[in-house]
Amino acid sequence: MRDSEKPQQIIDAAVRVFARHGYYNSRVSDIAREAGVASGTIYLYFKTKDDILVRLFREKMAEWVAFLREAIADLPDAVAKLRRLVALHLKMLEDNPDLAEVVQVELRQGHKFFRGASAHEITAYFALIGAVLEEGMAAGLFRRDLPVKLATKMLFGGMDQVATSWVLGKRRYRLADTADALADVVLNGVAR
Amino acid sequence: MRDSEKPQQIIDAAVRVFARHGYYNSRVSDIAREAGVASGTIYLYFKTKDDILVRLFREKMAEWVAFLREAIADLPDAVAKLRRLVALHLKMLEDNPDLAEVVQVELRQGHKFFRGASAHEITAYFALIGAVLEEGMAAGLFRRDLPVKLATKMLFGGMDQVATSWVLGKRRYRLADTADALADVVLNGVAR
Amino acid sequence: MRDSEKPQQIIDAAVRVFARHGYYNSRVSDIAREAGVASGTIYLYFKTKDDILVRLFREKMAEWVAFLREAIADLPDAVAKLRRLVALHLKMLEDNPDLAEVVQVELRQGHKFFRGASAHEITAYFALIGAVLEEGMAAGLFRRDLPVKLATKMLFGGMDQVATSWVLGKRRYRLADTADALADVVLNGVAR
Amino acid sequence: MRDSEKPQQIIDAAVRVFARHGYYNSRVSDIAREAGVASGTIYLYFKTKDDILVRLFREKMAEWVAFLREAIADLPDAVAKLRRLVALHLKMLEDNPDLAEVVQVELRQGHKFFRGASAHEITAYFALIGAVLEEGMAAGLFRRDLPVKLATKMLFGGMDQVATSWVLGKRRYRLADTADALADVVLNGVAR
DNA sequence: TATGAATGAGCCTTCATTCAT
DNA sequence: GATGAATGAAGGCTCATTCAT
Repeated sequence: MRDSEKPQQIIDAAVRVFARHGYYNSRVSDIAREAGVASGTIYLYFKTKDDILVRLFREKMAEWVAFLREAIADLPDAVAKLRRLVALHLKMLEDNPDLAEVVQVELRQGHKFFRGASAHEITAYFALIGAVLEEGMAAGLFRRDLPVKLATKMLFGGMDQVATSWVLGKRRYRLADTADALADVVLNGVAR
Repeated sequence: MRDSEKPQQIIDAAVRVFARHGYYNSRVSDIAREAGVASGTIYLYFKTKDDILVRLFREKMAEWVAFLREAIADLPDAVAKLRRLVALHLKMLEDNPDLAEVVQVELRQGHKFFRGASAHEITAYFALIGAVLEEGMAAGLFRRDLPVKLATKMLFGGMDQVATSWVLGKRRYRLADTADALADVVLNGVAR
Repeated sequence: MRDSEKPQQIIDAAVRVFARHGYYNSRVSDIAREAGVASGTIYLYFKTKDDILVRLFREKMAEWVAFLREAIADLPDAVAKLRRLVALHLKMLEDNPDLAEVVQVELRQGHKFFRGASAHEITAYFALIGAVLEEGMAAGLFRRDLPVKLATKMLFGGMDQVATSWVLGKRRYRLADTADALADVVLNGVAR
Repeated sequence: MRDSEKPQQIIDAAVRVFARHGYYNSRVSDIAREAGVASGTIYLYFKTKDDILVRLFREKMAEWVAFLREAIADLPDAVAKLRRLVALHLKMLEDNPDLAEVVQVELRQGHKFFRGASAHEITAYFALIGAVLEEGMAAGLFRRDLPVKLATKMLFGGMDQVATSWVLGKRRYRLADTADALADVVLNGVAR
């Protein structure tokens, strides 16, 4: 087994454990057992229990932004990109239920999410969304006077709340099915 | 001092303490000291430390929804109501910095916020927003095919993320100043 | 039970526990059990486990120096004082076997004894010994050229080593019985 | 490099590491790094961490007693031997600051020093001192009624305390310069 | 012989909660 | 009701030691 697989193993185990019991109700030894290592081994790769959560998020988020950037790069225009971004965001969460639980629910406590060490990855996602909006403005597809930063936060916040509600509501429907309607509201607003 | 003031005193102290140190870094004895009571006294009015957070949120949220319902009741149409709702939501957070910190940052951990005991008050807020949207549809101001539940979550999520970014970004601008632009995006979307 | 008795209770329990198992092999919970309190209670009165050892030593040492100063104050001359000091030093250790074990054996690890927080009490004992030597010099009983500081350390070191050997040698004889011979060597040296 | 050099390497590294951080604050891996070996290697030559300390002391002490015996063998009489012994004891500690720190400060915890495995070497040193005293008695240089065992402990304890005070007092003077005065006090006592 | 990644026992300390006063 | 001293469960983390390579 290559060394580099251990941290990955531990992070993946942590996602499952946190999804099941929540961060505060999970013991480091639970993660160790799930990962098939001794609890001391975790401390060879992670500084603290918190560090597991932070690095879990940063890794998943960095992967996600990289994948997403690639996935929309070749699309013809900003509208298509925005629609695809929304669809993939929701699909990803739907396809990864443990990760969805962790990201939408467990990770939200103040100092561990938007604040602090994870800020960089969040910023990268916001930048990706913002770039799509600006491309659309430049191409004349979006309003010339669009407040990009504000709209970025709104789009992210909208998707995020829809995802959170779906997770908390016990996933009673297909999340990805709401993607088109969501994109419509973003594009055209609620007004007639 | 009437007895009934004690719980209020404690909740208000908790808001200040949680805003300063975060929920998990605040001790019950900190809240007691801030409230000017002994820590045992807190347990005469609250079942557990968690209960303080839950009741803090429920109380503030219930007050808020009641106030908001009143505040938009007399407005002539759904567009005006929606604009006012957005403006008041942001103004309220701007005017209550400690509460904003607690609600936007500390309160977000899964099981204590949308889930569980607070769900009722959240639902009431969503219902209020949903009612405005439906009124707008009925009046022909909003799209006939508007997916109300989805749009409700999106509107809430959008405001919420804007507020959270503002709190985390150290409140570098006037939050209420973004209300009109935010409402515009909700009403008209990003597309031209 | 008066508050002020708790720390005393804990210190006395700690002397017994440390004497039995040694400092590093004693758990805080052992001390708590021996003292008849919960382990958390210890932390109401002591900052850390180390703090127990430090305050134990400082308290015993301060008591000891105060008692000794009193006990020799009225003696007619420095020789009598020196003899009494030696006799009491050895008798005290003989009469307090647990304390002797702790002071002569457990307490000696570097940073916890002569160094750091206990230095003040040690210094006071050295000052008391030094004062006797100076009184003897002034009275013409001791050598005019006596290097007081050096002789102080030698006298203390001599008594200390005799006591330590006795403790480690399982107390096979009466320690106090060596007092006179010890004082003779100090007073007259080994040479004829 | 011959194999037999490894244990020596490790002991010498341990002296430096213990002198810097103390025994309990030094990790086996620290010693390994200082010695330039892997930590597992240490266990090829030493049974436990404690064993390093014990063998360090036994080795240094055995070397020391052998050297000292030789160094005083040819001196004409017991007084000269005693003076030389004191002078060399102090000089050796002054010349080996790391060793002095370890022996005078770190090594003193009960079960690892006078007690247990090191007792044999301590006994040998005491025997050497005792032999000098007896030689002096036989030659009529020392008191006929000298309690040899007691005086041995006192001499050792006196030198030891002088050395310890010097180490703890940050070595503010030349330790070896006190040798003559120390020997004078031992030989002639403090009395006129 | 040498390595160093992996192990897992061990324990101090915190702090929510209780309850005698 | 109000107090605050006392409780004791709980778990993150360290590091001496092992062992597969």
